[in-house]
Amino acid sequence: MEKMPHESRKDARKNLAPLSPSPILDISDDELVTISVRDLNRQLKLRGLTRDDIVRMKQRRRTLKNRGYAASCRIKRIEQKDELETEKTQEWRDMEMMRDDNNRVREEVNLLRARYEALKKFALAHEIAVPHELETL
Amino acid sequence: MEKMPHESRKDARKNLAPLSPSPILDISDDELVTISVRDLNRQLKLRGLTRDDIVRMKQRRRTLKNRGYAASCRIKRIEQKDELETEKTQEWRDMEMMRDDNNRVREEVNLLRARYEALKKFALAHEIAVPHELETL
DNA sequence: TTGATAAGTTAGCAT
DNA sequence: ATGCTAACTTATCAA
Repeated sequence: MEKMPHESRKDARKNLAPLSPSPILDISDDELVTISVRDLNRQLKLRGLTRDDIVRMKQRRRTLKNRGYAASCRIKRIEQKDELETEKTQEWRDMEMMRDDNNRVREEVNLLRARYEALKKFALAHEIAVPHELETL
Repeated sequence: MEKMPHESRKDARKNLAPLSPSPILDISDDELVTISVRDLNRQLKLRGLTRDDIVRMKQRRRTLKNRGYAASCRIKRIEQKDELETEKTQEWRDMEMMRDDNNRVREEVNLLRARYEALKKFALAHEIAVPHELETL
């Protein structure tokens, strides 16, 4: 059966332990991942934070960044797949068109042949000598 | 630059903590994931294992299974991608062939037209009346 | 440090 | 219980 896309795990995270056991800085994930390294360091220094806490904070930032990268990576992948499928469909359409075109031209050839034959028959019936190089099609 | 495939993480796992803090049963991951549920339960019962240990063991088994599923899933994905690309290439080849074919038939039409014109010119030169329905191509 | 990606983990759906 | 897949985490590589 068809499966609906999961609800974003980010939203379903309530059950999971927070990334950092205790959010030392009252900074949201969104902020933490957005803030510049310089500003982050300033904030870190401003409050008195353990070296461990700083490391943890840096790591949390890195992880959040990675979460974003992973998302882009996934999106890119499915986009590329869609692209491939679209191209395939388009090529199939082009092929159809060319096939039709081809058939039309073939029809034309047949018509021409028939006319030519009729003309030769006419010549024969009226005992008209047709130049050799015009006899065969 | 082109990236080489990672060394299997399974082999690079030395640094990571083992899946289970203490391997209660002396059973390798390979065995644990292979053994039947029935046999596993028997082994679990045979030795005196805490309920917690049993749960942990079951969970380890599930995780190992999942690792395999994830691998299959990835492989399937790249196979499907390869398939799409192959099909695209093939369709491109078919298209080329059809294009050539088409051009050949067009050539033929042109040749036929030329002959027909020559024939009509011949008729005109010799003052031969051609039936109306054979005049136009 | 940042970004990307392969492999592993987890949640959740379906069988 | 099993298998699959999306989202997430981690390890690694490149820039």
